[in-house]
Amino acid sequence: MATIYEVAALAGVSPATVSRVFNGQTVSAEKKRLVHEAATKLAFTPNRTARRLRGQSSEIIALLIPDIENPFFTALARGVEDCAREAGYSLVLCNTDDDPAKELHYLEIVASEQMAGVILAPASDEVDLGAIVSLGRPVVAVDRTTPYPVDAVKIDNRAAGIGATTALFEAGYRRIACIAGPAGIETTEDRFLGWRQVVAARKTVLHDGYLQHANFRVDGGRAAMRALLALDTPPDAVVTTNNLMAVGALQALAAAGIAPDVFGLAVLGELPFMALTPTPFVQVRLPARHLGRTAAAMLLERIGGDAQPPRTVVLRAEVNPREEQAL
Amino acid sequence: MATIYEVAALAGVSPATVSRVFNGQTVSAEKKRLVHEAATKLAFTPNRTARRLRGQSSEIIALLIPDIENPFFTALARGVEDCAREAGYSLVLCNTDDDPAKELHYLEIVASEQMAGVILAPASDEVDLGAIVSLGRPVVAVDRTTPYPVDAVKIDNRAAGIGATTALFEAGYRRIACIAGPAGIETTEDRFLGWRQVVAARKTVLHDGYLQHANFRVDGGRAAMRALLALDTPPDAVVTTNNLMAVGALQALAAAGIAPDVFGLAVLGELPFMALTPTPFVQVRLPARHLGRTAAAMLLERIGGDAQPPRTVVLRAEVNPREEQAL
DNA sequence: ATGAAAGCGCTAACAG
DNA sequence: CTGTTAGCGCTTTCAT
Repeated sequence: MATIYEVAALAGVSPATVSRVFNGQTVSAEKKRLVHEAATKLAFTPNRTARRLRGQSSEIIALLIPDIENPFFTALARGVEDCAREAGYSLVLCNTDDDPAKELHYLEIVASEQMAGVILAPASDEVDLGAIVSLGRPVVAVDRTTPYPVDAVKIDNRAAGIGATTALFEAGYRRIACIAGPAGIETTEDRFLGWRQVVAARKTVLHDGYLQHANFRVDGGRAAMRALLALDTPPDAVVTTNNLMAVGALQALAAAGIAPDVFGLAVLGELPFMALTPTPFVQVRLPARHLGRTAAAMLLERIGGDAQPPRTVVLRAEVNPREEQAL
Repeated sequence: MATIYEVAALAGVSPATVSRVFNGQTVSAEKKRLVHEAATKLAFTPNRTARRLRGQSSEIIALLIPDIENPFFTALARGVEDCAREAGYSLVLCNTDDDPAKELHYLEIVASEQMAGVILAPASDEVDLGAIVSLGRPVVAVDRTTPYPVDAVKIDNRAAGIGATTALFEAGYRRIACIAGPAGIETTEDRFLGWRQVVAARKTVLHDGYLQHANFRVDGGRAAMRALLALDTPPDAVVTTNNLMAVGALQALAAAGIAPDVFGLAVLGELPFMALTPTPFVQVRLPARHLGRTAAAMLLERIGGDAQPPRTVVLRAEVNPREEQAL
């Protein structure tokens, strides 16, 4: 790996001039040419590590997501990436695996690697942003908010829950259950509050056990649906509060030989990779990609020096009542 | 961000001693204690950028994948991550989006960021590893091989194609088509060669158009399946050479009102997030996660200084004839 | 417009 | 065992 010194020597100029050429400063056309020539000959690439040690910052932003295998988060990542790239930033992805320790580890890396900023979708409530915030590195929380004074982008989860439940009600279902995520998680909490609000307001039947808490994955949804079907008075419809749990719920339904439609289904999120068209179901699309774009845009503003008080942007989900699968 | 100098001053020792404490070198218990105390008080974290500039390498490895939204690659990423973490390395993921320019850009970052090494699943044939290879940074190609002298881990794609096609034949199908990936891509090429071999050896019927080339995504598979169904003599079964195209094929089949089973289906790869159980189909599981683990293990060996000639490890896929979906 | 030189924070000789 | 010192490659005053 050639250095500016070697390039400078070959071009017959000083290292400072080489640096200037590579940073768009005023250099005479002649020397510029010489430098470029030498640089090409030596296959010179500026050493980012040195540049960073000097400048205290890099053009890399990090995105911390809890589950890289969840299409919701990968879509979000695409959104972030699109936006970051347009601004000339590179994105690195880190998988926190719902583990606060991993999350903290990656946050430390972000700080000590002097990355320009970080967007994180906190898996747990126990995020420790103390260090990074006090360091002044820009942070944007996405999908969930945090107790720290940082920007956040989230979805109107309550409205999403309300929309989903209302659509089921209007489709004629009256015993509407809810498969929520782990208790105490804000996202899920709000979605199920939306469900509860509608269920309480309309004259629906509500039995014990109609609210199921499950992990956010396929197996969680499957187990929850099984539990619902095993109730004395099973529900006739269910709101699943994320994409993967909906897959699990559909699996349990299929295993029990029950067609969705007979049994109403409302999904918060995108049913990933639908191979087989199920009968109509209610879908509340969550704008994952847009979430990512917005978060990236906010982060870039902060990196650019914007110092206004922390903002929370709330995005609205779109309700598609009893949607047919569009191929 | 505190530096070792500040810690040293507070602890009343030299910077070198602080460094030694943080690198597990021999330091008297007393000074060690003082240093730790001072470090805690100042919330000191060693600056990785400086450490790297000095040591010319970091404990970060990069994984370049063509499509972060493809479950095959995310599973692979998990495999890499598991293995890397065990060895104390952090993983950053970069999405190349099938774009050679992006790929090159990230490779440059890997080099100039002095990352410890890189694993890449090359999207195109045009990977330019020249720079990074001549720099001596360890590189492992995964899923595909490259013309460069680097380690590689791949699947026995030919055998996978043979297994899938044979299983369909043995299930009684006689007009077996193939939905292959983009022409000229090694992975796909080998899989379809496996198909062709079986189709030629057994007395199956082979019409024009039974080989469809499509992009590797859902829409590609859908379009290809539509084309197959529109043939004068449509096939009675199909081998799809990746997971996403299988989803598309199933969608087209469902849209045409044809049940898989009546129409034979063999999938190379994992059908992601199956919500609805299709009738039995042949599945050749591709060991994505294992691929990742193996690649990571090889990379770590190279990082550790192993200098044996480049190896290519070939993993075998597992054929499950007419598998029932296990929930 | 350009060069000389200092220093970002750390580690690894080299002394002691 | 511990301190001093010289860089790693780059950017950026400060002179010229």
